[in-house]
Amino acid sequence: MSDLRDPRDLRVPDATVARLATYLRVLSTLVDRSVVTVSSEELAHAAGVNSAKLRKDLSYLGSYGVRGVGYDVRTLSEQISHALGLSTHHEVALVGVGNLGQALAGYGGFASRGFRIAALLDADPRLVGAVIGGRIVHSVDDVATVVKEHSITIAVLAVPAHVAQEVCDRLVDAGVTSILNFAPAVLSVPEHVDLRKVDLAAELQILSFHESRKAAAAMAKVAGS
Amino acid sequence: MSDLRDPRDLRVPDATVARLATYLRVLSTLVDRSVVTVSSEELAHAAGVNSAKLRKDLSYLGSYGVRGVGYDVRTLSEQISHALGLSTHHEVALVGVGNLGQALAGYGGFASRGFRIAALLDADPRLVGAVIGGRIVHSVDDVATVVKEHSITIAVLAVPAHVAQEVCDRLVDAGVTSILNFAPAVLSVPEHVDLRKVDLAAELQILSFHESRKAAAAMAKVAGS
DNA sequence: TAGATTGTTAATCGATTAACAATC
DNA sequence: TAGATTGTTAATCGATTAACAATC
Repeated sequence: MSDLRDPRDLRVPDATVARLATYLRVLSTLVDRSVVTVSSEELAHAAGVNSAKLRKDLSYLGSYGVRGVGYDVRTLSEQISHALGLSTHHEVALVGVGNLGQALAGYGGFASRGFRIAALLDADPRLVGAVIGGRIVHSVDDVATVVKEHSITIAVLAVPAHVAQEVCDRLVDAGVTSILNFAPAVLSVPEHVDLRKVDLAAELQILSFHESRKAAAAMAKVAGS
Repeated sequence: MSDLRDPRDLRVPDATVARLATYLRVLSTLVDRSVVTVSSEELAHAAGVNSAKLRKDLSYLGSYGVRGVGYDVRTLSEQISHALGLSTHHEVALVGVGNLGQALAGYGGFASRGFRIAALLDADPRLVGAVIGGRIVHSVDDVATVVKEHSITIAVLAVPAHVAQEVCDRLVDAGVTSILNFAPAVLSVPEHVDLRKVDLAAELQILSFHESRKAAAAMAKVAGS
């Protein structure tokens, strides 16, 4: 009995977890197209990765493929969904309903992929009480109550950088254990809290880096190396 | 002469490039606070990384620190800025001015960190001609003209997933060489084009994965291992 | 000179990938 | 059985980090 390990015991590499989300998205399109079976080669191609990597990624979840045949689209979809914890419900709060926050509040891609924004919060008294996308905006002062009432575990942070750490602290105090940070600020959280960040300007700066490399390469070519 | 290598010749690891953007952001706050000198230990702490990693990252750009003293904030700022190609101007087009696109068009974080959205494009005839944030919305049919006129090299893609590849192809044909994709779709581009993606729902799914791990761990603890 | 801190080395760690035995 | 494709091994590659010689 003790060597029949629960897949949850196995450590799944971070890089793999990130790709599982992509595989799941691709599998959803296959389900929609009523595709029954898919090979690692096909799925990998559709996900933009190497097939060995895909098989290795899937092997962390267990053996759900059939040699000589491939993977059952629906089964694999369910397994990945389960591995990502999407079979249990996670309540999400969105903090900061400014420019970016409002767009995130209305973003259809969250709902279609398993997330519902249960609550909106903001510090601006002019926004508190307003209704956005059918949900009322609560005051950040009530964060403890709101988090408890909606059993919120995940928060999306879209507040100005200079208040991000303070708001983050309040969320953690209220019991939030995962934070997705859009504020361009480095946040520190206790060990039991997971933190991810999306830095929009940094993404453009990374592209800018490669742009100038390409420009330099083009220069060198013209100059005749 | 030939062994005085241009820093551009040295390959900078991808992971380093991504962090350079963070260092630059932290350095900007130090400039604002009139801090003159910073040690790798201090800067690393502020950026949320290990100091050895920071020094190794900076070493790819050259030697701009002074042993026993640290780094001159302004000089280092300029060097990183230069390395990221921010001293040359990159024109950005935003394609898809729906929910998310409008938020990105109005996002202050781009301008403050060196990027100007030079043009907006959309396929919806009801939006074409509209003025958003002082910029007129062009038709995607005019992408070739718009890209040429504004010398655009970078495009931000915020269109629905099912048209993302098509729009991407048109951008590439028009001469765009870097694309930041917000559409939940796997895109393929020619080798000379750089592609980065931001998958908002995937970010939540990754957090969900860790949430369910934490829940399972808490369960195991209660059950008494 | 003594103290501090960089830049670099080398060891370690984690992720990728080709190759192929297992097996449907 | 023959053909196809998985799951896994082992080699390789790239990134991280501790440690310290170089040097301000």
